[in-house]
Amino acid sequence: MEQNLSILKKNSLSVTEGRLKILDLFLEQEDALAHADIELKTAGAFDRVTVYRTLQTFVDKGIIHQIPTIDNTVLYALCKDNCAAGHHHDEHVHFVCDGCGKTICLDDVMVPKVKLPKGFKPSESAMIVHGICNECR
Amino acid sequence: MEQNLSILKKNSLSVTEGRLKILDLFLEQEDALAHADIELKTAGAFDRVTVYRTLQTFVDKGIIHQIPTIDNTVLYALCKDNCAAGHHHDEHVHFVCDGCGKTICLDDVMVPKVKLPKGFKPSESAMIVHGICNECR
DNA sequence: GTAACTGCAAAATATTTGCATCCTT
DNA sequence: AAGGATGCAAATATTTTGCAGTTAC
Repeated sequence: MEQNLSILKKNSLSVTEGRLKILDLFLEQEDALAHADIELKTAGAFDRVTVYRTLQTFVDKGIIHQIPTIDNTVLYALCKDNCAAGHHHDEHVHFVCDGCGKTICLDDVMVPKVKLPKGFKPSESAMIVHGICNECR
Repeated sequence: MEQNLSILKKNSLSVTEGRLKILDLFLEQEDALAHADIELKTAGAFDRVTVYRTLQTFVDKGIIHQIPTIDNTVLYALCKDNCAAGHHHDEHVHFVCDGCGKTICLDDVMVPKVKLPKGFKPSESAMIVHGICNECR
């Protein structure tokens, strides 16, 4: 079974053209996507509102996660195996390349634990590293 | 000399009521502020546009820095001593409290270095920790 | 006096909601 | 057939820009 199809089934979502296509974009791409990227790559095949709703649905189901950014954009990337609905485990480092502008999930680089001041209880952490990626050197 | 005034002078910015007031908000507050917070706390004393422009000016001068967030909001906090125009050194951890919603700069907690995959050259890093802060326990 | 800052209006952009229609199961 | 997903229109929210008037130096 195709991977996009199987992801939808597994999450008991209706299989629609838009969802399959948007999932494909994430699957065939190693870096994160913004809403605008998706509109661009689907070239108006789907309504802007549908894209918003599809992304929200995927986040709710734990299929994709949002990546913290310093500007006011929202970036999304595929969750790996250990995410589930309502329970993200997005504890890998995100790398933003100042060359090509891509945001890449470094799935193998975990966010290190830090020692917090007295009284602070951590639950989840995120880390973003800026720099130059392996393709832009 | 008052602290807000001295910061403006040091950065060769004109001293205006709006800038003094907005700087005060940052100075008297340990947590980060969003544009909306500032509008709220100044209660319409200044035009919305002025707030946008003031914040942008402060970021450009290295007086405040933007904090990465997972949603599409932009948060600002005061830079400490080692920031300068066009050259932020915002390498401390930010803590977002799931209780009160505040974002707090943990100025004493540095972002740890991580080992990146071959070919990736880091420049700057940011880290966000979610959890419960010392006041919300 | 001059350059910089502000407020207002308006444009541009981004996001959300309601509802009727269509598609998936 | 029923529930869910989509498209369209419109409401709402956010951010940017131009310009004329005002203020700081």
